[in-house]
Amino acid sequence: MEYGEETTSPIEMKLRDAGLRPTRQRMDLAELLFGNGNRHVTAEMLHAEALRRQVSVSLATVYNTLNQFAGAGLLREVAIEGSKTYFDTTISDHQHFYFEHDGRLIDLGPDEEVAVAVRKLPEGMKVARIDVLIRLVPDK
Amino acid sequence: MEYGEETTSPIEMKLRDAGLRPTRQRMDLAELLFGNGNRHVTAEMLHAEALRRQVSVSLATVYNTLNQFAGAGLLREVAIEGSKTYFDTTISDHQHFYFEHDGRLIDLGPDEEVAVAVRKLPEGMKVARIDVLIRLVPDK
DNA sequence: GTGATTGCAAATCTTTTGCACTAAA
DNA sequence: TTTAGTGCAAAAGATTTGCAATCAC
Repeated sequence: MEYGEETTSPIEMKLRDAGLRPTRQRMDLAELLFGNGNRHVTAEMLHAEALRRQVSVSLATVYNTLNQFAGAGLLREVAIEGSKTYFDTTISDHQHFYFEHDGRLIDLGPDEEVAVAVRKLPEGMKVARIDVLIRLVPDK
Repeated sequence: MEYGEETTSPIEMKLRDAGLRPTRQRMDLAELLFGNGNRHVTAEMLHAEALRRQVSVSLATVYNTLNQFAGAGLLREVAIEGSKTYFDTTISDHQHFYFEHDGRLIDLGPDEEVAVAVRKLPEGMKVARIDVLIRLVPDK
């Protein structure tokens, strides 16, 4: 492209659409998060990865950014026990397999999804979301 | 009962069976946990309750005790995102409603249970358990 | 007694915040 | 410019740990 040409990358669009200013840090982190397929990361993991890739960001900013992305619907938090918070780059409704022996977390494919239907809800409440976590252990 | 009579309360048996010495603190905490139906508590909550009931235990001991009970299979940890760890006195297979606006966690009744069936499992793996968490928010 | 358990305070770990500085619009 | 975003260090919240005192067996 020529000098002076204006471009808007898909990543930048994604941030703008979410109402977030496309700052250098956010662009870099978004690139790491969304430029490599579906991922499950913690703030610590993403920060370490950024440093490895020569991307300069503070851990505080990684935390803030992950929370902002999650708040904007770009990421989804996943609850597994343990203290760390995992963020999932796949935000559409889906479920997880969790390998208890090695801590790995993967998405279920569309053909593996489990159907869930709630029969009765507490008074005055509605479903925000249903989390399904299938905990696996090695066969026999 | 008469002086000198030996008794072994159900709570004490429970601890002994789990291989835990029935110390005063463990007995008191077990009483609070298991003597009032099904419960979902955090260490902080249980500690506050103990103090209210004139049961003297340190917060550190509450933490240690909850972890020991969980390790012994007397309690089950429930994964919800957020910082606090919840312990559930119901060990058997069941599901949860989580009230996002106030952090309350309750069990689904048998007539509210959601049917879950996994269609396909990763090679060489079997299901250890399936966690279902129904996140609720106030209607409209 | 002897080893397990407890309490307390200090330490750790994860995550959030205050504030001066920098960058985007 | 004006306002949002960032970095850093300090703060906060949850949980664990070290060690001397205490309790169960």
